[in-house]
Amino acid sequence: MKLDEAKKKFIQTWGALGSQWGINKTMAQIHALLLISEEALSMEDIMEELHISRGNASMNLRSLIDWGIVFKEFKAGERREFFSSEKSIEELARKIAKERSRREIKPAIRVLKEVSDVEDQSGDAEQFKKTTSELYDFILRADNMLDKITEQKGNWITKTIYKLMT
Amino acid sequence: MKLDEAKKKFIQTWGALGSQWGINKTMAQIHALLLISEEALSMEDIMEELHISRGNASMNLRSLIDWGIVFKEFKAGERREFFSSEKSIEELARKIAKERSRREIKPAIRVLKEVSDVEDQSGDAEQFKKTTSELYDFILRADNMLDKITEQKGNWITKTIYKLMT
DNA sequence: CTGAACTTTCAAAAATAATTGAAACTTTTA
DNA sequence: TAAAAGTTTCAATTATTTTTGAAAGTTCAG
Repeated sequence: MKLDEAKKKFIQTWGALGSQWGINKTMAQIHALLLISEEALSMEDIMEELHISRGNASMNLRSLIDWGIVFKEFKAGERREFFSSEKSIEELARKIAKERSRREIKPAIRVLKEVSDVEDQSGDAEQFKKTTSELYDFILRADNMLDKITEQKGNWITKTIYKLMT
Repeated sequence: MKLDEAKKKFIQTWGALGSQWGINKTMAQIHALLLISEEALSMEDIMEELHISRGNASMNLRSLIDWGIVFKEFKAGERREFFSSEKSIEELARKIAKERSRREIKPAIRVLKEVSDVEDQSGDAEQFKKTTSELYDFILRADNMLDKITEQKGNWITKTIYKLMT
């Protein structure tokens, strides 16, 4: 495959994967573009490359920065801002995992805790409590596991697999 | 909290969590409803409980069955079909993880492999190859890890955490 | 200050995804 | 075999999410 074609395909695929996992397609595409760019890119560059509007670029860049996986860069003698992405894949994955846990999983855990504490005593209520507290326990443990995995610095995926094999 | 309120809140929350992770809200809500129902429910029951149309119920139930987390049940002397969900949370998580890996991660891995094999030799191409193959390696290993974790039968979350702590 | 260069905001428009509902289809009963 | 009971399909509609683009905002050089 030719480089240009490969780049396009990578950006498309990353974008599609993003949507399937609840992340705005353009956001994922900007991220893909920055990942494979040696140099930091200006907003103009990004708009042109992906054929998107200024507003769209601005908003999605902001989100990426909020997620902690894209950074603003300043170049000497240049007024405008440049953007570059976290280049370490491990660090990238760690940040994404942390953010999704914080924004989505932890709030859900709180609700599960809350609803599993229903006051009724009927058989129906007992069944409900049982299911929701099992779910609470499970998700809490899974989330803790995620924390454990991601807090290991350096080659955590490899380390984790190694431990799992023993 | 009262049982009815708790049920509603649980169904809402599960639905919202679904959308955030790329799963149709109604599909997640039907699943939530079945999870907390002792008895299998008919399509009518589900339509009424969630205020959704017959077509919507039918299509989303089908998806849930395709995912392997909801089953049709037949009751003696009843013409219509009843639906119930996988009740073991561990089994549920295992099935969801397996399906998402099969449908989304594995195809993405194939594309990454493909694009990281670009033929050009320029510096630009080398950088692109480097990033995409790192990503390929990483996601491949993460996916293998997921396979490893989910193939352990019985209390796999606990076992995994235990191993991680040693 | 003033205005040029650049970025952000947000209401409106466009694109995408989900939902409806009625017709077609399937299965069962009489 | 007819029709009743139930389910599925899918074109049209509705809801939701994303994107645009122009106005407002900001920063900086002269």
